[in-house]
Amino acid sequence: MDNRAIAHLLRETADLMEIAGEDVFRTRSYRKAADAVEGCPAPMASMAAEPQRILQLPGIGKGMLANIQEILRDGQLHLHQELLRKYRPGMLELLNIQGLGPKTIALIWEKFQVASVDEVEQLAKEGKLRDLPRMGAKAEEKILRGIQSYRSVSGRFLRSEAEAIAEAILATLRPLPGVSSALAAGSLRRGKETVGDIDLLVSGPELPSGGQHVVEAFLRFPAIVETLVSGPNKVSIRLHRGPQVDLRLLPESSAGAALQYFTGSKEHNVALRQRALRRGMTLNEYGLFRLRDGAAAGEPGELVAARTEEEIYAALDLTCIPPELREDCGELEAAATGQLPDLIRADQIRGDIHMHTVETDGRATIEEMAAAARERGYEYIAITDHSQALAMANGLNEERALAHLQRIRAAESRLRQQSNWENFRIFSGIEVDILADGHLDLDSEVLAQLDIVIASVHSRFDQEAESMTARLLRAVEHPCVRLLGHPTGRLLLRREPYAFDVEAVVKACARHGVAMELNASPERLDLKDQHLRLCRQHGVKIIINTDAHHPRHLDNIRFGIATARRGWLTAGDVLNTRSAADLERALRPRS
DNA sequence: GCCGTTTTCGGCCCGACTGTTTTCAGTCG
Repeated sequence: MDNRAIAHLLRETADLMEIAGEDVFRTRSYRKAADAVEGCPAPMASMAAEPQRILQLPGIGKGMLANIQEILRDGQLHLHQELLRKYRPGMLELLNIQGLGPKTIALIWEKFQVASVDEVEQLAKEGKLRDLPRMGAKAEEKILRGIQSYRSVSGRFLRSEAEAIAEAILATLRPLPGVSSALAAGSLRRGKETVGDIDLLVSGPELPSGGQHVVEAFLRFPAIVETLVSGPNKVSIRLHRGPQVDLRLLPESSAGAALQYFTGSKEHNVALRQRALRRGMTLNEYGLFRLRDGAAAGEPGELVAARTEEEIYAALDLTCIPPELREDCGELEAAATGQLPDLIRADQIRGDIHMHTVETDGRATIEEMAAAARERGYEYIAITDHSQALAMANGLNEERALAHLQRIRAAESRLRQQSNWENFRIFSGIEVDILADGHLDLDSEVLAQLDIVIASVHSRFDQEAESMTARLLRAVEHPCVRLLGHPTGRLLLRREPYAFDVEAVVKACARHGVAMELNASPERLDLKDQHLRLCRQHGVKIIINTDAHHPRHLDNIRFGIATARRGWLTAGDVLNTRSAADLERALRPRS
């Protein structure tokens, strides 16, 4: 069992213990141990022979070591099994529902012996949940809303997870003999925030007929629970707690047509096929063909293009459309008239201005974050630790914020004395919390001393859209706020983003010269395509940040770039493609 | 259950917010 699976088992145990009303600190120790196991670069299985090495991990003592050893030996944990027998597996699913916590789930079980999403929904609809202590009609409604939004995302996977799976599989297929290209198509290639399944395409001169070894290598991938289809051209599998993965084997000669076809979207392909028909051609996954007069229906005509996507689009009088734009949202018209935007690229990003350090809930120091940014070719960063409202993150009050500001300045001047660091900038910043009434949780005089203030909402994303809008509108008016942080909260594959009047907030940002953050961390699906287009329309600038809590999180910038491209953004729309001096001018708090 | 001692138990990220209260429990970050 790998580290991720062990961590998952420990977390589920913690969840069940919480429902059982166990000591919160004991529960927490299971979660902390899960973090340690998952964060450990070496597999637990390889360390089993030297238990003292496992004991050196933070948060793992003798008791937890015994648990880990038991999991490695038996593939399960006795305590976990026991709790599952006492309660029900459905409870773990119920925890995913916004507004339902362990206490309520335990209460529902106690009173109704119910532990599944469907049954809880039924009880809520019948108005029976309000009989429970401290529950009323509003709480019932909230749970029903939570169930609805849970259903809307269940069965989908974060693109970061999908990407990791796809890359792991592709890495095993690429070196195989006879494989000239192996890549992911589908919504993953289009850069969607979530994907339902993974489409992989492998092509080579002798494929598909000579691809038995490729199919066999694919079927050896660990964690396959079911083979759905297994033919010479197509193999479909389902992964344990993971998506379905489709592999297609293609001849090199039609690889472009297949890539185009399987990249989609469906809407884009329909529009493209209509365009082909209007030009006397037909398009399918094998190529673009000319329709011949008098030919029988279905009889293939002369092949026009199939080898590359560029050739196919060109044959339809279109410039090649980037995958992120293929949603039938005007991209065909733009490609036909040469008006496709020059979409932003990762190499144009010059700095990341949202990150945390050990001063609050980050894992690295100011200097370590700076070094990681420089390694990635950045010219500047901003240190933006949390403010006091985020108490669980050890957020800064005014006094600590000012002391931290001095440390940031000192770190910058120290680093700049080194060679090759002369021009590196470390902006002093903060991620300040927007309270329910729209006020910020730190004094303006302190905020005015910082280079960059990111104003974010951190609580209550089940709030009514109306009150959330009011909250954001109020914050945008604050003279120190020049950057609105992730206003749509986290999705984590089970939570709806914040609901608010996007257009009203975008317009207010335009009025007050406030930029909006596109948070690139994979579980934050902030500014969706249409939000970004509203920003472009109203001239609201975007900043793509990773919200890094660890140096490696800086690499998440690619997810933000993909989302930005889906929103038709160019370098001109994104402020952190500019020099440090320009960025500073654009974001310095107004006094 | 872990940790760090003040060596054998007490502390462990805690405040904002809501809905239900008649003073607070539950959820969330």
